[in-house]
Amino acid sequence: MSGAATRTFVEKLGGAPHSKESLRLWLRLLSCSMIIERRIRARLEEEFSTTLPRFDVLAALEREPDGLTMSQLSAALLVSNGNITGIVNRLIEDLLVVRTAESDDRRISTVRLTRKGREAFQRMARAHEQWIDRMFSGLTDNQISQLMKLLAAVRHSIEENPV
Amino acid sequence: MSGAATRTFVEKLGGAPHSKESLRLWLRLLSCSMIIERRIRARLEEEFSTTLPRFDVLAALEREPDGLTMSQLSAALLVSNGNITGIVNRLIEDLLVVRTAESDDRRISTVRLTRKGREAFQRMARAHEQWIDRMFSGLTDNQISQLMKLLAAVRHSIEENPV
DNA sequence: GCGCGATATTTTAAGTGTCAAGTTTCTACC
DNA sequence: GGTAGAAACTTGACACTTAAAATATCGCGC
Repeated sequence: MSGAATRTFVEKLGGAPHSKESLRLWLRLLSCSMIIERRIRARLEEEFSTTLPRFDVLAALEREPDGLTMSQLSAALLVSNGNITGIVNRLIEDLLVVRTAESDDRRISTVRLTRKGREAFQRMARAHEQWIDRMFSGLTDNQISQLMKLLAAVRHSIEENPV
Repeated sequence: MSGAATRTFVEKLGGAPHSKESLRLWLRLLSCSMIIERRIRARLEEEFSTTLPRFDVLAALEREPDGLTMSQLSAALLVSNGNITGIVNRLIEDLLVVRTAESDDRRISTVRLTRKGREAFQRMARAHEQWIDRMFSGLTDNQISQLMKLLAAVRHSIEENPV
């Protein structure tokens, strides 16, 4: 099958109106978010000697004074249960969170921020917000709101067209 | 791949002019690319029993009939040198690539696709393109080209404002 | 020829991520 | 009240990722 024939075949199969453009868009989207994420990870490491998953766990706990169970944490971060176990264990070693068994259901353990954890998180969150603001500072308000709309359309398209 | 939970603290930060908007934009960008990436990873696993990093290595090699060195590979994929070593080792076990020392500089090893690797990659690449096209099929051509422009502006802003 | 810094790569240690299997505890039904 | 199955969580095996240390080789100056 020649290249041209293959392309024709593929386009008929997928009903693909703008195939190559989609791929280019995806690569550009991925590249942007990877660059930003890398910067955030690097700054978290440099300034706070911590990692993005740790930061995310602290963020989830910060708005729940009564704590979260392991399962609630894994649901909030969209990661597996076993993954949360490891991250929380390391946060406990650093005295940033505590895990207590205070429910009458003894299978459940509740994780909550310590005072040290809350203070550390607040410092990180302030810095985090400034990094992001700085990275997007080259955009106009109009560009930002257009992007918000278009990305909402992207998410809608993804959800309407499950692969 | 942590991200969805970064959203948790966005509401309570006051500060720079369009600061909250930047954060929201970042979370939306991250959320879109994470959803797409997860789908691609899941499909690669289901249909081809492979992973995204493996696919990326094969893609990089497919464009270079003469092969790439380990350093060229790590530069192409923007990952560390040691990372490439492990991925290539597993691809070699699966007979999808070969590593030969054919330069007069004996430090350098050249990695290239085998016939099996090339054929496997071409099947995957066709499927990959269809998945992406399907996911973006809810967008108009105009929305796609606007997004391309705006994401180019994002990348420009990031590069002009190093954190 | 010798030595020394630079370059290419691998190895190592630690963290993150998945899934599957195992453990403990609870619940519901007989 | 005993037991089967569900639920919460941990553990284990494997893959990916990084930074840093280790290894091997090269090239250059003397």
